[in-house]
This record gives sequence, C-alpha cells and structure tokens, in this order.
Amino acid sequence: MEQIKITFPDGKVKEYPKGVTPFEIAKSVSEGLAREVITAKVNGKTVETVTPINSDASIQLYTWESEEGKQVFWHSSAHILAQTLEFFYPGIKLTIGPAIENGFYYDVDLGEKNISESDFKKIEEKFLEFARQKAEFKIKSVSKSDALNLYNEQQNEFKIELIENLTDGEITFCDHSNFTDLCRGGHLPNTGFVKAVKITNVAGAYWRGNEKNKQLTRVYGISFPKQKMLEEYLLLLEEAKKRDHRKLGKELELFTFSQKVGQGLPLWLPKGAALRERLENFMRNAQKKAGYVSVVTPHIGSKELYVTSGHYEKYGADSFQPIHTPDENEEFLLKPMNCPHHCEIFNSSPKSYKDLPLRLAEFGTVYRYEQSGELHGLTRVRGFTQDDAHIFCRNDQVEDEFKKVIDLVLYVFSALGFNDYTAQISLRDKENREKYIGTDENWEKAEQAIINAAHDKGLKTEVEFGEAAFYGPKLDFMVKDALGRKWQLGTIQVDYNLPERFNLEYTGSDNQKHRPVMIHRAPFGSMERFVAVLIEHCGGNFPLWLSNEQAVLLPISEKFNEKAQELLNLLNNYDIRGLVDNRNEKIGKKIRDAELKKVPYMLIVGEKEAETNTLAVRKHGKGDMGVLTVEEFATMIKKEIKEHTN
RNA sequence: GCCGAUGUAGCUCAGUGGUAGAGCACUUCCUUGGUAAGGAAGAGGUCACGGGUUCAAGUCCCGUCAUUGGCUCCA
Repeated sequence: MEQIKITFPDGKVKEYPKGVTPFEIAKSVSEGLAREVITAKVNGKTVETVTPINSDASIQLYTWESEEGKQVFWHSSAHILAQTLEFFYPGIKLTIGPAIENGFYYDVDLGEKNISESDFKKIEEKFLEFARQKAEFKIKSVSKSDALNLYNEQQNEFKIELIENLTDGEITFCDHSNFTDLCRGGHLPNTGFVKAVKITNVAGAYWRGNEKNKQLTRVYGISFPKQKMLEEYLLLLEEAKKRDHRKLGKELELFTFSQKVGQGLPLWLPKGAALRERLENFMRNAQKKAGYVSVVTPHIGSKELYVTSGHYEKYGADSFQPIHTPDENEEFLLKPMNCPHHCEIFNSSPKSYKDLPLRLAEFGTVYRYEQSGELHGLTRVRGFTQDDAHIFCRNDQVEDEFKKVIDLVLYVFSALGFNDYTAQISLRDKENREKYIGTDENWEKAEQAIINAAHDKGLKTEVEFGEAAFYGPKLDFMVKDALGRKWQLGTIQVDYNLPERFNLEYTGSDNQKHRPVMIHRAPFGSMERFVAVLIEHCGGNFPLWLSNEQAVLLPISEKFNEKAQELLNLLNNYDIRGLVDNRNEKIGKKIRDAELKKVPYMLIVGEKEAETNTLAVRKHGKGDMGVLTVEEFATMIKKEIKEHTN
C-alpha cells in the first residue's frame, strides 16, 4: 500500500498508509490519546478525526485540554442542542450555533413559541438522551441548489441567506442521528463524548447582530466530557457570585445607587470613598515620580470645544444633551472626555521643545450617556472618574513615552496583585476608513509606535483589527482575575488628531513650529471600573495597604474597652488604621463579625494582654497567630504594607 | 434602545384571591465572656409606582419605572 509522510508538531515524521485517519494516528501514539482525541488539524485545517488523509501532511491532534478541542466539543454540543430544540419545538427555524469562550449557543426563530428557564431541565435531559445515543457526526458535501432547496422547503430564510453567501462546491452539511444542519465541519467523533450539559441562559439576539433584523431566541449552554467538570464549573460560578462587586459593595458599604439620583450614577459611601482615595493617592505618588504634573478642569465645557475635538460630531446625538444658559444663547456639554480641556491647557502658553514631554494628569470625572441596557454595577456607569493623563511629546519621543506608560501600568498592576495580563493592540480596519479621523500616514506611524513599544517591553500581545478608537490606535491591558475572568483595565492611546484639531504647536530647536503628538493613558481606566474589578479579584479581601480597617481590637469584655482604645492609639502612632469593637458582645460574636467584614487583623485584648501591653493576633481567614507586643505587631504589618503584599 | 426575567422590612428571602411573615441587622434590658452567632423584649412594610378585573389583589391583567441575563453600542 502507498505510504504517506505525516509530520507531527514536534517536527518528527512518521509514515502511514494512504487514507489514514487522525484517529488511527492517535491510536498509533497511544490508546489513551485515541480515546481522548476530539479533533485534528491537518495542514492547519480543522477536520473530523475520521477524515482520511491522502497525501503528505502535517498533523496536530487536540483533546479537551486544548482550546481547539474545547471549541470543537462545544460546537458539536450546539448541534445536539439544535436537535433537542427541534424535538421540543417542531417547526422552529435554526440559524447559527457557534462555540464561545465558555460553552456555546444556538440562535433559533421560535415563531410564536417561547422558552423560559423552567424549560431548561427538560432540555438538558433530552440533550443527554440524544448524546448517549453516540450518534456519529458525518460531514457530507451538497450542491448549492440542493442546499437551497432543502431550506426553501423549510422556509428557513436565515439558512438560505447563509448559503447564498457560500461558494458552490464548498457547502457541507453535518448529520448526526437523523438531524441535519448546514455546517462547515470540525466535530467530535460522536455525540457520546458529551457527558454533561447545563443550559445556562436564554436571551434575545438579533439575526447577524444587527438591530434592524429580526430578533431570535438565543439559548446558551455549556457542556463537558465529565460530570465532575460540570460540577466544578458550577462551583466556579457560585464563587463568582460570591465575589460579585455589586453584592460585596453593598455588604461592605462601599457604594450604592439611588433611583432619585439617576441610573448609572454611583454614590460612593464613606468606606468606598476612603478606599478610592487611597488608590488615587497611590496613583498620584506614582505619577509624580514618573514626571507628571496635576491639572484640574471643570465638569462642563462649551459645545464649541467638542465641535473642535470632533466628539460632538461623532457622539453628540447619543450623549447627554447640551446645557443651555438662561440669558445668552450658549451651550455647554457635560464633559465626556478630559482631553479637549487638556489641549487648551497646552495652548495656554507658547511651548518650546524643551517643555516636552509635558505630562498633564487629572482625576477627571466624565459623563457618557450609556444605553440603559448596558449599565452594570460599577463597571458600566454614566458618570465616572478616569485616572486620566495626556502626554504631549515630539514624534521622536512617542515610543519612549509609550514604554514609560507601560512601566507605570505594570507597576500599578503588580502592587494590586494583578499578575496575569495580556496587551490588546487595537488597530484600524483598513477596509472601513470613513470610521476614522486622520491621515493614513499618521495612523501608520502611531500603529507602528505601539507595536514597537509593546514588543520591546516583552508584553504578551493580541492584535485586533477594527477595534481602534476613531482618533487613533490603542493598547488595552486585559487582566485575568483570581477566577480567571478577563477584564479590560488600563488603556494607552496614541493620538495624532487632537493636536491638529486644536492646532497645538511647539517651537523646535530649529526655531520652526512643530505639531506635538498626544498620548492618552489611564492605568486604572476608571476608578469605578477598577474598584469593581479589584473587589472581584480579591473577593473583598483588599490588600492590607488598601483596607479601611487594617486591624480591629476586640476586648474580651467591656472591662478592657479602655485598654483596647489605649493600644489602638499606640497603633495609630504607627499609622495603622483600626477600630475598637466595644459592643456588649461575646468574643466569638465579635470575631465572627470581624471575619465577615473581612478585616485583615483581629487583635484580642483580655486580662493577660492588658497586663503586659500585648495583643492576641488573629489573621482573617487564617486564625490564631499567637501573642505579640504592640511594637512587634506594628513592625510586622508595617513591613507587609510597605511591600504591598497581602 | 431591543428580547426575557425580577421587584415584599436596612439585608437575604418565604408568602397561588380572604386582616403582611421569617432569619440577620437595629433599639432597650439581662448577661461580662478567651478565638466564627449568649438570652429576652421591642420597633420596623402605601408588598416599586399608576391603572384595571373582583364582594375582596402582595397574589390575576395592562402600563410606567428600576434592577438583572443577553443583543446592539462603548470617546
């Protein structure tokens, strides 16, 4: 029999008979791999494990453990979901069912029917029943006309639209059991691989994501090859729920909302404000060291300011509407951005090249009219404060300044325990130029500067085309929190446009006028969003240096209240924040309450401690740490605070 | 903005058409204690708001507002 050469990812080459399948190749490696192999890439193309290989090829085998494996697993699960939905709701129109980051969904047109959460259980049960049939996924080619005929019969205008955009000869259907769906392929060997499923959500979604199109019903689910994995996933969801910043924000009395004030307008309570102030001071110090100067600008600006900046043209209709003055025909806008104000500060006096880079920083509060459906806790609000700064520099300084900003962002992340992050570089969509302001030449320069800086700093990067702001490309930091969820925090953006619009100039060493470049940057992003992410990351257990109460003193009985206050005064002299819990409660109750409030240290003062000026130290979540003198304790936690470790 | 769900005491929630409930928190009293809830009593609600059906509505219907899960959007 004819032999072909198969190249493995590690570069090894082995010979197999022509027509060998990825499954057989896996089997030749090990039985275990054969059992677990889900999908394969042959010459970089995703195929079923039963697809014969007829010529020399490179191969990559994937199990559940890989991203590729999960995607195929979930995509296949979407087929089973569609089969299940069709079973319960005959006559529905299937549309698309992709795998997503955590699971999959299927969009269907239910017509008059609807699905509610009470239906999830029966869907899950039937789904698993179908899965247990171990039906093979079979890919078959169909001609365009046959495909169109099938969906014409079913009057499924969605599939017809999809097929019309496909090339005849490249159209495939996937069958399993007696269920057929239009599909380009990449499936599990059979449905039996799916051992556990959870329907997670049902929601409306527009056909092709366009709000002018018909709204479909989207059913979300997640599936696993083992029941235990589902249980672990559900536990993770539970944990995420416990850490939800909206819940903890309420419990720890950090912030609140009021209908009377307005939706999306957070009210910071004393404890939240204290936390936020500490973060701001931390940033102010870091910025001072990095050569920034502070400025302050008002919350409103004349409409002309934003006409000049271009924001009015771009967002005016979707913003809070202008404020009118009573006498004159003047219009002001709540500021949606700080940069136009900062441009005018730059313009307030002539600048020399010796003045650059000029780094203007402000905790500037801005207001944006976000759609009501998008508001969410502190992460998406209508009024928020950016830790904003604008760097005005020469062209030849851009890359260097960009790198300095990256250093600052990384310093901030490390101080707050965010150690897992990637940099997302957002470039323009070159096909869609009318979306952007500015010349091609400037965009080119800006994009290159970002890529170079990120590369030089050794950042893990992902490039996204079409995600740039309308005025320039940007680099966003995506951090992973303690539960592995991704959040967008700090942002750095190069801007060649505002300097032109505001006619910013400096005098160069050649005594000629030059245009500076602007860099917008916000390491936290916004205080609101950052605090929300921080709460969820640490589950409300803030790093010691940020905690409102670093220690609470717990007198054993009211007899020791005075002594506890005396010891607290000593700790205050070391700049340690704390309180005395002088309520008429037993020690067990006081400890319980302090634990629930997530106070880092509990210091118990009873007869023994009172006599010797000592503290019985108990650490949050850890328990008894023994007895220390006030000085020993103060030294220990001062060290912890200084190191910015927990 | 669109589709769905939800809205009862400060918080978490129960209450399927017949006079508003529990636990925690709060107030007062008793208790003075050694590492996650000591005991008793009390106070606290136009059941989101506005209409409707009914002898009777927290409960059923309609509308509004807010919250929430998605979609769309995100300077």
